[in-house]
Amino acid sequence: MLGLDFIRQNLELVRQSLVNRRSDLTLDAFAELDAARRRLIGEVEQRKALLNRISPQIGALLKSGQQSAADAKRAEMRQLKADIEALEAEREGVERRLQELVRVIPNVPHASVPPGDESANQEVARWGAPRAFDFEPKDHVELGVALDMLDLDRAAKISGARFAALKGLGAKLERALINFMLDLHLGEHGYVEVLPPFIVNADSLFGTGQLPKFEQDLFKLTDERGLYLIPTAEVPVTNLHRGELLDGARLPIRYVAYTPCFRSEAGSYGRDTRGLIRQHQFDKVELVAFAKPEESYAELERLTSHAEAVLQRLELPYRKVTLATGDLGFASAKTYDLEVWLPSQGTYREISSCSNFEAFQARRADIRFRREPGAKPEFVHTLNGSGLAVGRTWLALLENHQQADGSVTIPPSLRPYLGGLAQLGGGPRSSA
RNA sequence: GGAGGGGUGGCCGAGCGGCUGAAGGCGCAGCAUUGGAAAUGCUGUAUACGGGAAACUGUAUCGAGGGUUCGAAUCCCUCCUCCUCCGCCA
Repeated sequence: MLGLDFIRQNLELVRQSLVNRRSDLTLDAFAELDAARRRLIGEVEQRKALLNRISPQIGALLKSGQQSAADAKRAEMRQLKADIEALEAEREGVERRLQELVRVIPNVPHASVPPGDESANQEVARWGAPRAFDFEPKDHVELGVALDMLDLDRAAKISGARFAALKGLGAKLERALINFMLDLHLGEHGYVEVLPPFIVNADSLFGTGQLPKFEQDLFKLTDERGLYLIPTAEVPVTNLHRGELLDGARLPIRYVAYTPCFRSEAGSYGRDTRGLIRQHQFDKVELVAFAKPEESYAELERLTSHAEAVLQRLELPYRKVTLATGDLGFASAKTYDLEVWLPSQGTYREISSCSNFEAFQARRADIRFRREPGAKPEFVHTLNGSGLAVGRTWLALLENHQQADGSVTIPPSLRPYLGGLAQLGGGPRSSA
């Protein structure tokens, strides 16, 4: 959410940012609503000030026994209160319309973000080279099923489309990846581990920006408490500090959290229907940071490099892309996507998304910090990034490290998490 | 599920119809004291939204919302949440 002051003072900038984002929102109503709001606030408060002045006079009159004078004042009060009520109703109407407008205005992209739609996304780095296969590489479904690691048919039976069951070494590989990622971010990157609730309330989803605009993407529980399954750990972890005033000396605060993520994937019918690419439930290790405004872009680079470190140690070729204005998420000011090479698709696919939200989420969730004792509270900048999406890492690993015989080589850094195992399938083990 | 007790400022904690934006303490900041520090003393120290160039000023806020009243942190109602005990249970 943007501040009313900010929008008022930067109306053209915000308007331009909506154009750049390919948004069809208009700000035509803003100036009028904003002015009306401020006028009504003034009028209401003027009358309330009068009320506050008269009230103690009545007490004094009653004490000194001047009943009729007190009654006259009471009548005056009644009239004032009626006026206030009418003005207040008007103000509430205006404020509601203003809120409805402001709450759906997306964040203003950072100046370094290229304008344009998806096709304007900018590749900024490439690591590793797609492997040249001397055989026809299989996709992860074929590999996973053959290795008895993946069962999509039975998952469909028990839950429906877009669900998967991992089995045997498939399940163990998922667990190994989670632990590998967590340990890396904890031990070498200095994050604090959090295991948050997987179910959250509407206020939390509003805080990070999923509500009110994107409710259709969420799984909502039906038990009348208004709870939702988390679509990402970003929601519970960022909201950990909702409504809090943080000590500036403790910033930056860095959390890493493993959670499953639940997404309805409404509107993605027909896309990525095969395999593990797009699921209703998937595991993710998420990095979340709270930083001072002047440090947040350095933090974004840092956080992104932490996600990259996972890909590098798993020897997975990837590229880093700056999302263009039109492809940017609602709450983000700048986002790097990390895209891993998938041999079966002959293309790079998103495996991590690292964003700086600046004060957009902090304003919605009321997360502030005090720079030093006595200083005025300021909104923090919030950031997060996948480090990484575990399901997609699982499938990228199978596809990139597959051998001609259908076995899969495990990169050395992951072997300790699989009891030293260097290879999935193949060799004497599978021929037995 | 049953019974009871709480939610007040950065933190702890008093207040239980007007004199309370709120005692006291802690923390923090400034000053004094000191060779320096500790200790001590004095002073200051909430947020949001309006108005104002500024000094300053108005309004609101004691978990949230509603009600009673001329007037509510204080009384009433609803909800949220935390704690204790009993029951059930991974």
